[in-house]
Amino acid sequence: MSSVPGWANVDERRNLPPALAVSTVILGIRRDPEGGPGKLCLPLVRRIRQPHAGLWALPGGPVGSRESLGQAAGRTLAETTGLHPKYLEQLYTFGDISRSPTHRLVTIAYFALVNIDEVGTRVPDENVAWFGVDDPQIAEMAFDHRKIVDYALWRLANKTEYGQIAHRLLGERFTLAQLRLVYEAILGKELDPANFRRQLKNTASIEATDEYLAGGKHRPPRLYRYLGHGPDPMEVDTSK
Amino acid sequence: MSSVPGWANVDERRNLPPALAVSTVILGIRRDPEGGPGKLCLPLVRRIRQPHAGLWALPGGPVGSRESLGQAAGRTLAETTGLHPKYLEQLYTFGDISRSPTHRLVTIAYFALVNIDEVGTRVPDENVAWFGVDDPQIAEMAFDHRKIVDYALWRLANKTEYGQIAHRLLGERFTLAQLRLVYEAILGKELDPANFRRQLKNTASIEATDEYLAGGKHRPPRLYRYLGHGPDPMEVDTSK
DNA sequence: GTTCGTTAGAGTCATTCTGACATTAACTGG
DNA sequence: CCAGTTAATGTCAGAATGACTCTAACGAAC
Repeated sequence: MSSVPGWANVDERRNLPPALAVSTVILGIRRDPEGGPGKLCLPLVRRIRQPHAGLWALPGGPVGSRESLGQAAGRTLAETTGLHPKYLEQLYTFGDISRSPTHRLVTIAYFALVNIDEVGTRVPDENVAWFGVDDPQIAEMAFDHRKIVDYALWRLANKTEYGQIAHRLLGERFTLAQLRLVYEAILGKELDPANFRRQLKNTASIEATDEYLAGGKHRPPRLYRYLGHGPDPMEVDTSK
Repeated sequence: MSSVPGWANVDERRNLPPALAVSTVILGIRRDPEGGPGKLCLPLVRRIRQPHAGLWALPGGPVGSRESLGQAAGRTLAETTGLHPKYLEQLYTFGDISRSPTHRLVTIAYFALVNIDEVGTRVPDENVAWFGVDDPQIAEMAFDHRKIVDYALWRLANKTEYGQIAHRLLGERFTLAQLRLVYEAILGKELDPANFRRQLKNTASIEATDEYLAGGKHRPPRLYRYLGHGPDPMEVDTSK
């Protein structure tokens, strides 16, 4: 059996620490030109080396010894995809013994949201590509990454306060229709515009601005912005 | 210089990979003899070695090379406290550089619930003890364990489906009054017994049995039991 | 300009959910 | 049998919800 170089004699009977890596599920919403519900999609990188060469995998890499886990996630993400998401949250740590065929690998998975304007933008090279989450091409992925993606989608759908994360998928200012499309993409169903508006007014987590979105063909919608108020205390600070 | 295959040139200045450990926050409810709201409490172990010798810490230990992360959490928990919780869920992975003064330490924190009958029971030795979560003795803890405990409490309070976890704090069968006390301990406020009953009937996650709790001084309450239905897909299976 | 189609945004109403409280049922101990 | 206590059900006003209608503001067509 082959031991992993760099990890002196990884004999499974000796208690050597496993390799530690981060991987990130970065979700964005691809707008539907016909104004439909919009699709959740994410960027993936094609594996060059074994194991699982040729399969698509989540962007990520090893954790450096002088960076925190969140920093490692942000760094590897930028290196492989060029993206700098505004939202980064730890998702789950995967450490089953057989998740990599060659060595013991523990992966801290992160969950990121990318602004809707950055979705599907040019990618560094042909080994990076955006996929819809239900694209049959990624029904199978490298390692257990398909399981990681499915869990990220489950977590997103089960978030109690979508308000905290919805504005990370939009820009600083947004219209209520745009915000409703985000909710619809996450929940997978259509919402009544009037009732949606009323509910947001009651929660008061949103504030109307004096500006309006110009350039449309019809009545210009008012722009709103979020009032931040403390969500998950373990959310990663990406503002540094 | 050797590199891990598939991990091009990972030279972190020859630093060893981080030590990998698990720690578990085990919460239970201590009944109030006067029938009050009940307190959340947890077992801690006193550290013998440096660093932080003498301070109280979460039960845990290093991850073995032939066990999954969840297995490591269950094993170290049993070894140090003798407890075998029915619920074990991964909480968060802590990996800041300076969380241990002596070496780089990455800890996967788990979150467990223990049956109410096991709370405060005899402990293996004097280096294990139960504390209320707001006991001033544990305002300070070893490493960043106080932060981990606070995060576990935050997660518990923000759980959407308490039903999924409440019956882990009780036995197989329970009365509605007992269940209500669990909710009150988690939420930190009193609930109206009548309205509480009504809401549970609507969600239909609970089923009435034909049995009644005997031995009380007053009218015997009916016993109920949970109907399991899929919660967090990453919950650890502790049934094996 | 006027009209029309489209979207933004406010209002209506019946239904359901919620919190607070009253009422009845079942048991024990004196 | 009665008093005291807890279990369980019932009632009712106010709030939230879902489905729907109505008005306002714009560009485009005429």
